[in-house]
This record gives sequence, structure tokens and C-alpha cells, in this order.
Amino acid sequence: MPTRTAAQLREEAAREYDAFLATCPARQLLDRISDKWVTLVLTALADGPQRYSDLSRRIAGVSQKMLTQTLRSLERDGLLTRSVTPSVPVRVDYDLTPLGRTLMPLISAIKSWAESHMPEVAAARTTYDTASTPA
Amino acid sequence: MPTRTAAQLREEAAREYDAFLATCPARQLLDRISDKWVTLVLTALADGPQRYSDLSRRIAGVSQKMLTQTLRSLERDGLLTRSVTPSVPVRVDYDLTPLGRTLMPLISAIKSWAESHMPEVAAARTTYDTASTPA
DNA sequence: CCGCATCCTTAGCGATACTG
DNA sequence: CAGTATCGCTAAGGATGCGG
Repeated sequence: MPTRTAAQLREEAAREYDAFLATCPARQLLDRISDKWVTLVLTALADGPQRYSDLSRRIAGVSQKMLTQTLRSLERDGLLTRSVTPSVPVRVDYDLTPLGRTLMPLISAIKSWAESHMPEVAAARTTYDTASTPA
Repeated sequence: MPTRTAAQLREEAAREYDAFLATCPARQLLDRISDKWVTLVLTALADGPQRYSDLSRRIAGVSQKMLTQTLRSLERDGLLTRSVTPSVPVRVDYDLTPLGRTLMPLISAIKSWAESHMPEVAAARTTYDTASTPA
């Protein structure tokens, strides 16, 4: 039994790390997860494990390079697992780790917000643009 | 009284827009708000209006260009307001709009997650790196 | 099927200098 | 104080072709 629980350790970490500071590791982590492809990959994995080709199809417009790069970075950060089935042809499945599952709902909320508030943002843009460019 | 409430309109929008589609406007919006500087600006404004110089000081390492660019984009999208006090020297205050206040807590949660889970991510990276580069 | 390696173009971004 | 304008670099990222 640890002298401090996991929740307590996270509280301490939150006090120690500050993304407002340029050199803080949390700033870099924030930069990593504040990424379009990261958002789409994590939310795509919400319903369960997915194959590489599934993700590629689901996330329209992503290049092989970006998908692989994103998956590798998320694997390295411990947010998802990569399991290879050595069949012919090979099959690769990606799944969220427990850590990834703690982040996923937060990311998912951002994606949902973008989808549900799109009309308001579009309206604001029109107002802004017409106000500054009345001709 | 509208035939549909604001909440109902957002539900419809959520069905209409899908960030998984490459050409969907929600995809572009997601890309905009999935940004390090956006996160830091919005969370900085959580406690109330801030002056340009305040934000500049609070968000360490941000260049004038990126700060101005981020603020303009957020203003255009209707997430914050820009108010100029024509004194000498001029004073400019930024504040969240109601729309911005709906997004802020979600963004803030991401920033908090990055700060509190940094140790676990760091550990995962070490494991990943030592496993692939043992020699 | 699932990548990695390479080339190449674009644009993000920082640094610097100047203005109301 | 709160920007705008310009330059120049670097790195993101798409396209293509090859490999296990």
C-alpha cells in the first residue's frame, strides 16, 4: 500500500507542472494532445479496438504518414497499445490503454463541442467579416 | 418562442456536422481549437478579463505574432470579445463571450489532464524508448 | 495489409523593426 | 501599450514508391 494514492500523486503533479511555463514538460504534452489527428484517433477508438485500415477509412483525409506518426506518438506516450497479429497479411490492432481512456472523454467533448456549436461559430464569422469588410 | 430550443438546434447540428469527414466545417473548427495557444489563452481568461500585456506575460514564450493571431481568430469565431479603451496609451481588454465560456471548461480540463498525468506519460516514454533502444 | 523512406512544397512561426 | 509588416528559417505534411 503506497503512502500516497494515485489521485494524490496526480494532485502533486498538477501543482508541480504548469503549462503556462514555456519550458515545462506539460507544455509540450499539451502541444502533442492539442492536435486534430490525436483527437480523431482517440475518439475513433472510443467504441473499442480498431485495425489500422479501419482508422484510415474512418478518419477521412488522413495520410498514411500522419496516421502512423500519430499512432506511434500516442503509443509512446502510453495512451494506446499496438498489437500485431503475425498472419499473412499481417493484422494490427490499436486500443486505448487505461491512461488513454482517462483522456478520451475530455477529447471527445471537444470534438462534440465543435460539431454542435458550428452554426454559432459560422454566424460569428459572418458578423465579423461583414463588419470589417462592408465594401 | 422558437419552435426549437437552442439545445435542440445544437443536437441537430451535431447530427449534421461530423469532424470525421475531411470536408466538414467542423473538421476545420476542430483544427482551430486543437491548438496550444488557444488552450492557454482561453484558460488564462477563465478568471476574468485580461489585458493584452497580461496575457503576454501569463503565457510564457508566446510571440506577439502568435498571441495577436490567436486572439483575432478567437474573436472572429465569437469566443472572446476585444474592447479598446481609447486612453493614452491605449488599453485593450479581452474577455470570454458566453459561447467561449461553454468551451473554456472543456479546454481547461485538457490542460489540467496534461499537468496531472505528466508523470505517467513520462514513464511510458521511458519504457517505450528503452524497449526499442536497449543497447 | 501495414507500414517505412524519400522527395518536395507549403505554411507555421520566431525575430526584428516600425507605427498610432 | 498594443499592435502591424516583413523576412527568413524550419518543420509539418502530402505524394510516391518500396519492403516484410
